[in-house]
Amino acid sequence: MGEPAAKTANAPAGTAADVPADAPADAPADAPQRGRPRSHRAHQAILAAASDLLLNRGLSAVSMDVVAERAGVSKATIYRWWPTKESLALEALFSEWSAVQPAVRDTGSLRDDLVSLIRPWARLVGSRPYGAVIAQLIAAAQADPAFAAEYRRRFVEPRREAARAALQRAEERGEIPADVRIEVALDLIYGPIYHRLLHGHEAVTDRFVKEAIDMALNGIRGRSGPATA
Amino acid sequence: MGEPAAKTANAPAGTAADVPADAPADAPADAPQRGRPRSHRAHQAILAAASDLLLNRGLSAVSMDVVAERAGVSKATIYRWWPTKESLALEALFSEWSAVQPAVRDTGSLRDDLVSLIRPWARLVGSRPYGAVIAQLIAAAQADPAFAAEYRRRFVEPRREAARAALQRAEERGEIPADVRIEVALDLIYGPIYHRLLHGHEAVTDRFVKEAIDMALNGIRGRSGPATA
Amino acid sequence: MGEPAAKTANAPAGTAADVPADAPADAPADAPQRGRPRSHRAHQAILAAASDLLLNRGLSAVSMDVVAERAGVSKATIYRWWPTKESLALEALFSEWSAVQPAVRDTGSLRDDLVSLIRPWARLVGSRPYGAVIAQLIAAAQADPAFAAEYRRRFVEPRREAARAALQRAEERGEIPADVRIEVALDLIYGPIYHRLLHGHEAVTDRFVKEAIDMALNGIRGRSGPATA
Amino acid sequence: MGEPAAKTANAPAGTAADVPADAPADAPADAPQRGRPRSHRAHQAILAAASDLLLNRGLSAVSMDVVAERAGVSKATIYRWWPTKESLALEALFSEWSAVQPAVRDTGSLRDDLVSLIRPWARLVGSRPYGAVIAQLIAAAQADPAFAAEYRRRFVEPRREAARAALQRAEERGEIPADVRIEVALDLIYGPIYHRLLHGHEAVTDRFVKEAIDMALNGIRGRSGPATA
DNA sequence: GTTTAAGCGAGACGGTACGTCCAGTCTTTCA
DNA sequence: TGAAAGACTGGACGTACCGTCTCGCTTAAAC
Repeated sequence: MGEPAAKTANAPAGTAADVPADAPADAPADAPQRGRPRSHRAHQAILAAASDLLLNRGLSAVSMDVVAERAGVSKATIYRWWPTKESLALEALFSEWSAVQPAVRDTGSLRDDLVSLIRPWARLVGSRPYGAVIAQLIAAAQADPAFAAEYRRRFVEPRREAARAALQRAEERGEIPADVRIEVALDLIYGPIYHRLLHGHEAVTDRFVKEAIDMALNGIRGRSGPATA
Repeated sequence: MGEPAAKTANAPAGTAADVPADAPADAPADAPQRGRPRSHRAHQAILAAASDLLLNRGLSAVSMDVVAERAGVSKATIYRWWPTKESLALEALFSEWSAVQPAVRDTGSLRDDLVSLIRPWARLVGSRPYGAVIAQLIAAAQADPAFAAEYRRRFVEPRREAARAALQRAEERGEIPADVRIEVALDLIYGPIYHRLLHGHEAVTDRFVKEAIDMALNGIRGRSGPATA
Repeated sequence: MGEPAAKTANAPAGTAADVPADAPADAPADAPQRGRPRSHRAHQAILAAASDLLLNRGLSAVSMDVVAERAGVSKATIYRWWPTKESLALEALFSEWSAVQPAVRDTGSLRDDLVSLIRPWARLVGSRPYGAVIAQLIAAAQADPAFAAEYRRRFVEPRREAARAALQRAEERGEIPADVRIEVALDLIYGPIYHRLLHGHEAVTDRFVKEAIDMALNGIRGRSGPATA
Repeated sequence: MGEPAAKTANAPAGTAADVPADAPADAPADAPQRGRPRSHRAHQAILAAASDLLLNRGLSAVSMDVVAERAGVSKATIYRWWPTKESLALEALFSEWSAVQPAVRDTGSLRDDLVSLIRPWARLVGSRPYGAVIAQLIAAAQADPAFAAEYRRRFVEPRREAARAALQRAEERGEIPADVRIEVALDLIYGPIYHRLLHGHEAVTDRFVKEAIDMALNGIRGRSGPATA
């Protein structure tokens, strides 16, 4: 999160994820810092240009040439820090969303926990053009497992983890049966929203979000299990 | 319908692809059939080449140049019948799947109806590489409303309609409440499967399909959910 | 001239250039004339469309597709009568010029003969866009000897022949030496005008035409021959 | 001039094609020379391929695709330096002719000056396939004024200028009248040769060149022509 | 009056080239 | 050593013609 760790170890200053193994042993968190330092300005300009293109004209408009030109940067500089335009777009979108973190509240009610978690996100994501951008990232992920993992790690898992925690608390409270398969439950919660988001057959309204969560919760709470074999 | 067939609609909605001209006897002698007739050989070769590329190397490999070369056909011929490579891929995939039509059986049990409808499809679609292909088509749909509509018309609506019919029968039988919001229920049924299919965070196993359908049905049968917001 | 004889023998009526060898021996100039007769309307429409394109947008705009569409005619019909678009353009231009035949007058003065022959033509040809069209036809002729011969036969030789006759009359009158090389003299007369026409370095004005003819005549009349070896 | 060299002007007017960068010592260090330097190898390969195609198969065979393939170069590289295939062909032909510069000698006799200037060129140009190539360039020039200017600047003006100088010397010597219209005289000298070259009605032989020059000089020396219109 | 044969409109088709755009890589100079 | 500049390969894009072809319809002379 701090430094999003694109490509290899591009975070020489602070919270080094991959401190070079041959560091001076006692120089604690201070990379030796040789050569010209990375341009913070260039970095920001690239992300800004990519964000702009991504949100206004879609992933396919995020071409390295155009980003470089808009950011006043050379293509080589982009390639130095991001291996593909998809990973650049990923980070651009991520930084765009940094405000809307999955804020989990423990309200004591599973339903309220989920609504407070999911509704803000559904509103954000349901407002064009995020649905389109996400679909394009998902498509890009199909051909690149590493990118797929990165996408899930940043965009899917955090929210899924928050909902998972809420479900576990509900289980401990006895609000849902102890034998509920939580991963399936999570898919039952998020699946319908993503479905509308990506397929666009209907709009992702607040009402839909509420109804889908309620219906899913009904299913999760169980009551009877499969009526027939 | 007879044979105007330029660009779109060169394969009908969901039923037989090429009604033999000698069919209903009283059909009004429809098209006078002018000009050189369309080459069936070329048509098939194009779809075969596109299918092959699509399934083995993904949508991005379906390039007009390569399809043309493999099909022994000129690019102009492809463009005459398909406006974009996406629409070509769509039809190629559709013809690939023509065997697996959404066969709906009326078993008298909603759960059995749904399982018999969804499991074969989930097996097909969960077997690589269909998930990837579908994700790519969905991505392409984001930037092209017409294409999105066509995709939904051919791939989403037929199965949704089949499930909708099953739900309506169940409602008439009193198996589910009369006030169930059917479109939401449909998203609860299909959403989780598409979610795994597209995000790939977990595999779409038979067991998952069964569990997700059961859980969704529980939610749809409802009764205990929070009566008020 | 009567029937311009494009392609093979499309002039069944009159002055048949290629009477079929198996003709009835005594049926003199009357082809048997079987099948549907040639459409005069189509013929005219094709030439009109070709002329229009040729004069307004140049030879490169005379494409078979566009001519066919404009003339409301099928491409096959054009190809039936003209082997290439160049030959079509040639005939279109020729019919466009049919009014301005090389009218030769015998004024008794070589200079007056030539001026009366050449000035009207120079005016016509110097008015855009004929220069461009002629240049394009000449270029097309470079790669196709048959077309080159046809071009010369229709556009160059008639005027050259008229001037040749004037020179011969002048020679008989003693106005120019008997040993003048007439073919060279013709090039001296026409060459400068074509030069300006095709290269466009200067305009083909009336004054230029007069001066060039005068200077050429001076050279032709001779007086002294090469001053030195 | 130094090396801005985009599109046009990537070969100088009429003199040395690539002045070595270390030339005049006091040249103001002109271009800072940023970025990857242009590939000399690619440049030469492109011109060589274009020349080959041009001379052996004509201008229409100089297609960007084929030149790129033969030169082992990408099309984009060609388009970076030449806007059209015509301009490429122009420069290819020019470089092909770089040896045969218009060498003017001051022999003291106008006729000898002209013969020494024109005969080598007429021999070169009269040897196939240069006539065809020149005709095709002239045709291309009709639709593109910029190209026409470039063509004249490189191929026509230098020789015209050389002849103009010879005429002026002759005028100063009193060998031709002071009131001769030099531009017309130049057309009288070059016109006949171009005429045969482009129309191909007769061959451009040494004898023809001599006779045409003699006849033209007679006309230029003048004196006896009709004093009044 | 029925052949027979050509003319014709329509339009599909295989090819070829166009000019543009983008992904990635590489080579240079400057900071 | 990072960054800017920008040349370069490779490949796909979508369009436009060319010249050929396969149809079915029309028109008239020949039988």
